Amino acid sequence: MSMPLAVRQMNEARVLARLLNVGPMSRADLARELDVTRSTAGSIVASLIEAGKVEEFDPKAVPGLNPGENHPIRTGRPAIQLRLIPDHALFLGAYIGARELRLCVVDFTGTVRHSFVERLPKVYPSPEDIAQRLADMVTTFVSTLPMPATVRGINVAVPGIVDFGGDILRAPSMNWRRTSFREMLQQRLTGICVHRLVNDANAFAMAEIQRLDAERSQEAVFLLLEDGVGGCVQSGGQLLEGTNGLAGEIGHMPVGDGGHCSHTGIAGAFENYVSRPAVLAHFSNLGGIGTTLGDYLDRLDAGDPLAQTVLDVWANDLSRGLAILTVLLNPERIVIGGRVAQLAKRAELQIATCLQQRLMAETPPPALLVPEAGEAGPEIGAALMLHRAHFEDFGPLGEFQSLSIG
Amino acid sequence: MSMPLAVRQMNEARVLARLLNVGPMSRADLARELDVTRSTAGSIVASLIEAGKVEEFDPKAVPGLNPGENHPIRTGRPAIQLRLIPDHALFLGAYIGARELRLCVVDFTGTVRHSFVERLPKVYPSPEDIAQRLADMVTTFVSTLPMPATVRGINVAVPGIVDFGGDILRAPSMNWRRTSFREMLQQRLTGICVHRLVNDANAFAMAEIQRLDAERSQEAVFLLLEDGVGGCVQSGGQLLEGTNGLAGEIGHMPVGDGGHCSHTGIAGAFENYVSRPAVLAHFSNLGGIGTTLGDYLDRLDAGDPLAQTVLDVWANDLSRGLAILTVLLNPERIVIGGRVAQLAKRAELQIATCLQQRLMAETPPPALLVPEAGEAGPEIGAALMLHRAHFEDFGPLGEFQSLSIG
DNA sequence: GGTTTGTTTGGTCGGAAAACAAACATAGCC
DNA sequence: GGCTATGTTTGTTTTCCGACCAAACAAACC
Repeated sequence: MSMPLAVRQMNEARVLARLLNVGPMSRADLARELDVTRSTAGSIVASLIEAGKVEEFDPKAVPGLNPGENHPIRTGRPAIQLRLIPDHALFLGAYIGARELRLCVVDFTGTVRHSFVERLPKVYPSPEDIAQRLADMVTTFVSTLPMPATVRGINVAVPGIVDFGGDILRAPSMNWRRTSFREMLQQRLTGICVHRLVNDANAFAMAEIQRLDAERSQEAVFLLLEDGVGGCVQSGGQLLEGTNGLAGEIGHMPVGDGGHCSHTGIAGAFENYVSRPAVLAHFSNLGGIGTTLGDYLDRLDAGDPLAQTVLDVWANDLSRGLAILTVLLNPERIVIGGRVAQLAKRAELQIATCLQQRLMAETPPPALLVPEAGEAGPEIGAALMLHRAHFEDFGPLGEFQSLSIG
Repeated sequence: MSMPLAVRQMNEARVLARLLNVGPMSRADLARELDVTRSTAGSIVASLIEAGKVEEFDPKAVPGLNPGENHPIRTGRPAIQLRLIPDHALFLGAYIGARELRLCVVDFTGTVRHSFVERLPKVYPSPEDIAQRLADMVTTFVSTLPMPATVRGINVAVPGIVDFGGDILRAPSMNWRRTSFREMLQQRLTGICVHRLVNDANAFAMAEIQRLDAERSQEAVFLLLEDGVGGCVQSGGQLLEGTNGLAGEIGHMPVGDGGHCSHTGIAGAFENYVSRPAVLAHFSNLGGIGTTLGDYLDRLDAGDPLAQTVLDVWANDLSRGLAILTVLLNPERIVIGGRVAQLAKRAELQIATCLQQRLMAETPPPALLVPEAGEAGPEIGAALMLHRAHFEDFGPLGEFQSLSIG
């Protein structure tokens, strides 16, 4: 790519990122924020309007933007607001759950437009079966679109270990091993690029990053407490991937000698202490009644002392893992997600206290966040990763990635 | 900064990085590697020669470059080789050890030019004392230079916890707490910028990165096993710093309930199992004879079964920490440094086996490296961090850092 | 001659700077 | 109230510069 074109492409991407993360603004605003002249900003915006990515609009004509606000007696010529055209591009994200298949559609502005769920009948569906069902869901949705070409691709979140090539190395909840699922799905989807497979914890993390704040926190750790324990490390705004894309397997950390259950066969693994099966096994071993997490939570809220003991031990075990993450990565925040996070909500103070005891006085403890009701699903994160890939498609000059904003 | 100038500055930096990391080459080589035309490469090189950073030279005139090599019957006009001018800039790095003060000088090509060591008489010197001694060392050295202006600054490696502001939060080996050492030193040094204070493990990691290979490995973890256990995570080529610059305190990871000693007062901390005091305490508790690491190693090499037991336990404990790092970060390699790494050299196979047992079959184990004799010191790493900061002083266009290649 | 290197010349493109035109708000005056 | 002058901010136009590219050319070897 020739140099001047590269500069222009980068500046276009910077304008798009600004409109995405900050919201609608005028050419003059863009010029100020990007530190270019108004004429340059005008030129870039003209290109983007030409390409159908951006449009002018009148805030007063939009009922949603409560009028009266944003008008602190503005003098001078009124600005023309600019915004991304939502329908310019659509990004698909899917999640292969143990019992259901989820698909969502995110538009150019990063907002979720559609969601689809299909329950899976069989206990251990084959990869081919899943690929076919997912492909059918996608093609059914795409056929409803007036402009199918706006679909830019699909990312798939998988509850297991995925490598860079798109192979699933292991998905315990479905009993899969070494499956080249990406290729399998791509063969069943014509005209739609299967961009990449991602770990479900990474996808969850991306969705939470978007939900909590667009780009404020740069250093965070995300935990996904389910039947296994997944995780994801955000550093410098990026998600750590590791050499083979296998980073973040927090649940496999050997933190002790035993545990309450054995999920993956690794002795003393973190998830043997704090995952859903671990909580239930512990509760049951102590003589507790109930076989589901809901049962346990009911007992806990009813004041069952056994349940309380399980919670105390759980909080202590969790804090050990959090301490490891804290001293190693010094995150600004740790987000605890997944169904088991409901225990964390009931022991927040306890976890924080235990964590602090395991840290030196000089180590600032991270903020612990437990998402309330509006927890975002992995499929949204998967779609957002694709969305973000399109917007982040520029780096140091001359090192452009393969994707194009096109 | 205006745009065209920014592009030029970045290309100049790219040329410098090439000459630094790959070695001397011609304008045509640069044009090919950077994907610009020969005319552009020539223009950039002319600027750099003008600035006194680069020079032409004749390889045949240099005795060091064994002739006959690099001449596989080359046709066409012979190329003029270009290289960095070593004396263009000098970078200082210091290390505040428990018993000595170390200073080294690195030139523009990243090679160590001078080293100075001063033994410290007092057991717990005050920060002011150290600052004054270090300032004296630096000014003494600078006064020997014909061109003092080539000194671009100094980085100081500290065996303790350092935050971004240059404050030392805690340095157990010297019994320091909350000392604004950077300011203290800067006041005693006129004309030389005290760039930053760095953790000694991070500095060690930087030196090893340079020594092992300039930029091949992007994902690695470095351990420094001494009286405490420091560490450093390299991801995407960068060293992880964390929110407050406190990342990498691997020794403080709570990996168990006890340990053989208590270095920092954190129960079950990793360094209570694998640091030098831990090894000696364990050996002594079992009835072993000897009070220094050298004594222990002598017993071990003599076939003392007690010493062997200590080694076995040590390797097992170490592998647990390595497993945590591996599943969390998926590094390509783990470098085990420090004096205690001599144990690792004697148990390499054992460590690798224990580590593999703690990982899932799908997780590729990292390569374990134990530096041989030529272990680089933290002061070299500190200087190299400053050196690298000058060369990495460009990123996405329009987001330039404060440093200039000047 | 063939080949590779390094330089020169003309051209293109993106952005900066400054002037200009447009679209308001306000103030003042009738 | 109606009208005009003024000030302010926005968006566009014009002119210019600097960086790179493409192609031709000169130089230095085999």
